[in-house]
Amino acid sequence: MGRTPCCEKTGLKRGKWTAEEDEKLVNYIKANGEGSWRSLPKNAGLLRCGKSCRLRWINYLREDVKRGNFTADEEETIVKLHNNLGNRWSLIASHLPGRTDNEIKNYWNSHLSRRIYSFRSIAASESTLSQTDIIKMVSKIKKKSGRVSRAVAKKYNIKNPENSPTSLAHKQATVEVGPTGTGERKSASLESSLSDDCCDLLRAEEIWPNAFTLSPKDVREEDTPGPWKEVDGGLLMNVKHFWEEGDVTEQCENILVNDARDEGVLMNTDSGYTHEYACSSPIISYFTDEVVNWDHNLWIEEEQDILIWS
DNA sequence: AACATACTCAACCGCCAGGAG
DNA sequence: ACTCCTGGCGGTTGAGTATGT
Repeated sequence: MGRTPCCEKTGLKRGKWTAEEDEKLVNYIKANGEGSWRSLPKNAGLLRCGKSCRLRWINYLREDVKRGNFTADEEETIVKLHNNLGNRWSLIASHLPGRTDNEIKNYWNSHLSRRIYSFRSIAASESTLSQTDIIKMVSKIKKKSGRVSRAVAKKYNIKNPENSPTSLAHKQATVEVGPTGTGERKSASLESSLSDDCCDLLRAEEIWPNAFTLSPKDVREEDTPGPWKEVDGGLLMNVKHFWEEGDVTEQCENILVNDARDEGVLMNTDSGYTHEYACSSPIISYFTDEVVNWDHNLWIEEEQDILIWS
């Protein structure tokens, strides 16, 4: 049966607002003020749901609504606030005069999340980046031009509710990695806001010098099945697939795919390295010089961006 | 040029908290 | 204390547009 709709929908108009409807709504509110949204449509002569009227007024018709592109300062504010507040759009909007929660949410989902999706913090133990540095880097990352395959995403069934873009949007993961014979340790933290084309985020040369692109031919050899290959004593991995295939942990001994419920786990791998990691999202990274078994059914379908650690 | 696919964003949906009765 | 109503919020959808092949 479902819940009762917010208002009687029969005979009500839906979809785009016309200029005439806008005018009616504006005139009515100017004369009578905001509020009483349920009765407003009838009184204003609109065949709209009260909620629809409210949304139209708040997001587009109010005089103080700021239109146009977001400035660099506004972007920076959104990134900062989102880092602290998560998807609390109305709260974020309250810090940006003239911007609505809906507008910020849209902007985040279509612009910023892809960039943030890149490494938020990448630091060797000697040179940790500050939060400010990260935010600056994120704002410099250009959106990848061109199409990215949504078909691939569908093929690998990433529509798992737990991995949905929105559910991951505010999560962050940190990975500390055992050395590959050098004694060096590295740590990184990722904020994910997984979109269909999550490989975008790894176009991260700007912030991570070892990031580069792996083409399908690099991984289609018989002895290196799956979306990874050995490189310089390290292992190149396809983070895209890694994220999408949240269950690969069970198939790959030396690969750590974290899960929110495993926060703070200390893992010993067969290669003798200890991988200490703490995540709050299903992630991500692994580092080993061991070639591991991979699901042979996972192939890179197109050129993708890869992050390498060695 | 045509088609396929991704992107954008306005609008809608369902849930929830709080106030009124 | 309870129910109902309303406003507000975050998540999602889908039409229109842009772009790659």
